[in-house]
Amino acid sequence: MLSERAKQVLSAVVQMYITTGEPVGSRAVWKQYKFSISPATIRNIMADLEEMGLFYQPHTSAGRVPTELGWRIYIDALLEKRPLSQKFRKQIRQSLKEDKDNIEKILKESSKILSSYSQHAGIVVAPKFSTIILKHIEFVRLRKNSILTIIVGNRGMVYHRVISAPTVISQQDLTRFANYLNTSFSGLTLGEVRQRLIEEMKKDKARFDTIWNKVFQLTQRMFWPEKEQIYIEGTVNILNYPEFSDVETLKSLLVAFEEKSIIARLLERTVRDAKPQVFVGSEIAQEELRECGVVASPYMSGDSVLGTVAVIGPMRMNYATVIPLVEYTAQVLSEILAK
Amino acid sequence: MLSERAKQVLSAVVQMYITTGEPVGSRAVWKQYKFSISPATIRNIMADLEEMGLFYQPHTSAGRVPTELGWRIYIDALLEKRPLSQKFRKQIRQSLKEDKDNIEKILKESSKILSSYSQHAGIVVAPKFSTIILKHIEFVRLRKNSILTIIVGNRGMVYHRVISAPTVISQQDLTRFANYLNTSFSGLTLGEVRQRLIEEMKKDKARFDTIWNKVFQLTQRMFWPEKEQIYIEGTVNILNYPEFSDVETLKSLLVAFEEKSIIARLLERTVRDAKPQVFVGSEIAQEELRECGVVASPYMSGDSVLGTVAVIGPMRMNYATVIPLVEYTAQVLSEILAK
DNA sequence: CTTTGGCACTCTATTAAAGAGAGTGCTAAA
DNA sequence: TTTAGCACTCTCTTTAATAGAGTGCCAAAG
Repeated sequence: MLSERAKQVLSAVVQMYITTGEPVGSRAVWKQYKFSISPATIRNIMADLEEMGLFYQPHTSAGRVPTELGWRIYIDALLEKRPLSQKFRKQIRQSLKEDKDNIEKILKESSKILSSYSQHAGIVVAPKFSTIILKHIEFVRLRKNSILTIIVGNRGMVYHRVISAPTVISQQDLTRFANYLNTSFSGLTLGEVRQRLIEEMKKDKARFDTIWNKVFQLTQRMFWPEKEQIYIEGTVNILNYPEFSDVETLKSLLVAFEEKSIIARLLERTVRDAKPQVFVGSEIAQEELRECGVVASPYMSGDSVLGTVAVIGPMRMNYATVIPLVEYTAQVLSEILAK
Repeated sequence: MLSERAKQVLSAVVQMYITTGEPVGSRAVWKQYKFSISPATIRNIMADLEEMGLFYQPHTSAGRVPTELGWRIYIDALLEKRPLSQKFRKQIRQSLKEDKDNIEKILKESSKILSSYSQHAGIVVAPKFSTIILKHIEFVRLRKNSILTIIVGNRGMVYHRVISAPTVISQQDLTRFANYLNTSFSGLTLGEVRQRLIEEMKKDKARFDTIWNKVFQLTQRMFWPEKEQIYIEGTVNILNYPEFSDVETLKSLLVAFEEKSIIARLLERTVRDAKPQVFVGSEIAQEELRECGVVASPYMSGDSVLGTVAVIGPMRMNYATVIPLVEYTAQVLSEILAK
């Protein structure tokens, strides 16, 4: 367990390191925080903390830099969150409520907000396909055996997919089938619809004539979960931090932003655990993001997780302000998207 | 007019500069190209070319680097295009024909091809909204006064938009109206549809009852041109070129990639001029891309331009291979998307 | 027993000087 | 007109010297 003074020193070093990005010396801490103990004493404490693995010294005569463990303990035990100002809250709420019924705009706007307020990259994972509530279904026959399927979810979420049917199906049959689906399944989640369809097919195969059977086949692929849609904004911000001036580090980070599935996998955990989380360094399974810090929070509708909002930046991130930002954004999003 | 030898020297310097990225000296040219003239003579020619503004010398005792004018003349007059190998052609054609009916996949795949074959950023501008041919229209009422409009174009292009109606319109009325639009306007381009609708409204306002009038209002916003959809892949590639190791240059380039409208404006010109083009340096109006070279080519359906494919990279780009790549991609795309 | 001032020590970052190397421009000869 | 030769220029790298920041430890003070 850390002594009260050790906590203060850890906290001070972390905070100074956040602003400067440079190793922090005992004298600097002493000056900045007007501690009642002398630099020499601070030095002793720092040496203790280094021995415990919370600090790291780039070289013998340099100041201290927090290690990953140091960050972790700071975040878990010492961090004093600084709530967003009333003004910012209002701004965020307003800009998100503007297009209440256009979920895509809302999500994109959210990621912009996250990036501009945090000065890091802002990320929003759209609600998972299977949790979307079915509002409407439509088939459009493009040519002989390719069919465009459109699923409309609540709040204007739209998925479309081109499916090549094994045999020719007339537009008339498609329309009839769409009507059936619309009347039977509207209001269910897409996951439930998928489940129901499979059951229906199993229940009595014989009941269906050949055309309906074919059409049912289609729905299998139609309701196959999409890969996650992810909105990323403010990727350029990371160029402002010297920790990414190394080309290789930068490259792997940009790869992760271009190949969104990497981000998707990272944030899956937050969907599962259904609570706000902070990851730093090697806690991140994706090696492209090993140098980073991630603050993530799920947004919900009732008890079920819809998706995730997150901020990704250097490990040296102002968690005290970023965490409230992410949490607040998730909260507003939850409110707007509540059933 | 350049002498035959001057052309050879210009060509040699440009080509060597493309591979090395370093100023090119007379001795190096002499060695590499086994010229029948001595380094000293080459030096004289180089000095002439510098006087003409085609070369630039970073400092008195350095080799030569092509200036923007040098690039221009090389591209316009000296470049010998190196056609894609049969093998590559086949590969490209095959991977694009795979999803013939899913235009979005095709376009995304195209940009991936452009980037991976060129090792620069690959860009595809989707067909312009107003040139898309209407296949199907659909309205879905989300809540009281917000309506989701869906436009399906040929080849599975889908546009959707949430519009808030001034007054409540029933789903029934919307469906009736959709039917009317579908039967009257299918097969026209969206631009034409827009035009026709405006005419219809003008012709005899009185004829329409109030509801239809309201619904017609909707279509105005529904057919309002979308901002260009742009696919960009391989942005990470640019990090491999030392010319972008300067953070500021890199940042402005990444800004352009994140803010796609900048790219859109750049490539508008190619849509207008309807022919393949190469831009270098200050020929590019967008200051974010001033350090770059751009190879762009329109893809067509019959005589009308649909969109643009392009490669963006450093000015030092292997135009001899990139131009054929871009042109071939555009050609295949044109074939696939031909009516 | 803890704290603190003092001081030697270590390592980095900066500056200056020196030398190597690449490439040019000019001249004089072929 | 071409070319070999050579002096000259500029950069880049290496080396050395110095200043500065910060530590660790010791011995004295509280």
